[in-house]
Amino acid sequence: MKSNESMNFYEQVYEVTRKIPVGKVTSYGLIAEYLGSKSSSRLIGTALSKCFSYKHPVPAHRVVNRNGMLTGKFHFGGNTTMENLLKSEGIEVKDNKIINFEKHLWSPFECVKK
DNA sequence: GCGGTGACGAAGC
DNA sequence: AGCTTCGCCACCG
Repeated sequence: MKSNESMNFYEQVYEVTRKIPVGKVTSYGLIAEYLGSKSSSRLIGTALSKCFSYKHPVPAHRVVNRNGMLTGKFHFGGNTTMENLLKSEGIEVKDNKIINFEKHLWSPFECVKK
């Protein structure tokens, strides 16, 4: 069987990101670890910065850094677009940070866990 | 083919 | 306790 040769590292990031349930968030490092490159957390951010090149929309607003901070909000137009999206999903955001971050935190491993 | 880039993370100061 | 530096590695020109 031919495997999807289009599955680049970036697309793997996009797929995992699209699996994030509504109202949940995750961190770059978590996705990196899920992909087997814990040290490559930067690649996740770099990949998501180009997520608009992907064929499917990617809920990149559900991905924040380890501190729960909306570091990539400037990539959503420089406005509070990312913040509004999270609030629309029931996630409280204050000062570019997610309140109760750990409560909304979701791990990609839960996707394969039963 | 190589250097620069980057939405991170951890260590150092 | 906050800012700076380093490492990490796939993608782009």
